[in-house]
Amino acid sequence: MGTMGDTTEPRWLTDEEQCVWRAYLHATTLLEDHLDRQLQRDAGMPHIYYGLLVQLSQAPRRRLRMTELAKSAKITRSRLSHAVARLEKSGWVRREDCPSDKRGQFARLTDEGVEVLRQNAPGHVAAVRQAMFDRLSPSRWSSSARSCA
Amino acid sequence: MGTMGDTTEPRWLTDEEQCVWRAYLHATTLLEDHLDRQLQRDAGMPHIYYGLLVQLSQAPRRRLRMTELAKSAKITRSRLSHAVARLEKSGWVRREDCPSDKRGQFARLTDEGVEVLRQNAPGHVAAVRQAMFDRLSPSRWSSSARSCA
DNA sequence: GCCGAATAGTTCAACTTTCAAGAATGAGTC
DNA sequence: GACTCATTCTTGAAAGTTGAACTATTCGGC
Repeated sequence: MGTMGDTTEPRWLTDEEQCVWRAYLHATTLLEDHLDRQLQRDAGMPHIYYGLLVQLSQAPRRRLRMTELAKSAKITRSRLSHAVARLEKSGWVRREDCPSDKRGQFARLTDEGVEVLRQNAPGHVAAVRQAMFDRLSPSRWSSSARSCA
Repeated sequence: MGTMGDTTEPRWLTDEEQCVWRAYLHATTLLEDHLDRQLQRDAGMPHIYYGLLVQLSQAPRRRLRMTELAKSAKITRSRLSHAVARLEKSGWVRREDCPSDKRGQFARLTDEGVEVLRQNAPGHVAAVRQAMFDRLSPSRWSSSARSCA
């Protein structure tokens, strides 16, 4: 019925599944909020913006095409446009034309951007560590790391 | 040094930890985006708003004090105020004065709110199942459910 | 070369979130 | 009861996000 076009009873979640699902939502929102506040307070930007700077810092010549950056950060190009505009205003990123494709733009991390990363990386790593890894014994997560090697 | 007041080298993440951390961020953002889009498309509201309706639907008399709702949804009261205003405009929630505390307000799920939940619950459960539980063997998550019983 | 379709990126308007400030009520103390 | 302080909730402005529309450029076929 309804928009599902299906009169059969859906497979509801078991109590245990519901509980796991809620716990998951709680944990992830608390963690994301925590990191967002930490970075907003210390570095003056939200977590996702910080992630963009990190990506750029690890790219060759500290720059990436907009679409590449959007893909690796898992955000839309639109959102990235706004984000880069804001980061540019803060002086941490600069846009550069792409010579080989006149539609294209690079986002390049500026020296100020490097500096803001340098200053905030320790605090951020500490926050991640404290919130995540210090609470988990290696056996709790190392199995997830198989595909990392 | 700087704001950390510490000249010692911070404990950086190992390569494996970095990789796990990135995988975690990727997975959680993709999942959240997926569910947000599913609900925005089918139900006309973001995931968090849907969660508010669910909470209300399970509360006695389908209503909760604003602060209670904010706490259980892990959001600020301010954010909840705006959210409830929007849900009220959509007709799914109504505000009611609290007789015993004139500062207080209840958010109550309307019949239309019940209906929108009824229509969208199957699709949402299916999305959660498909994105989460169908991809995990029970042993991958059941250990997290110990505190759920 | 030219045309239509695809791609890169931006922009606009509507919406959501955040933070700080504010209005109203309650609760404890004298 | 008056004072102070805490609590409840709302508001307003600034910041961030979204999805669709838009511009400019490139690509593929002819």
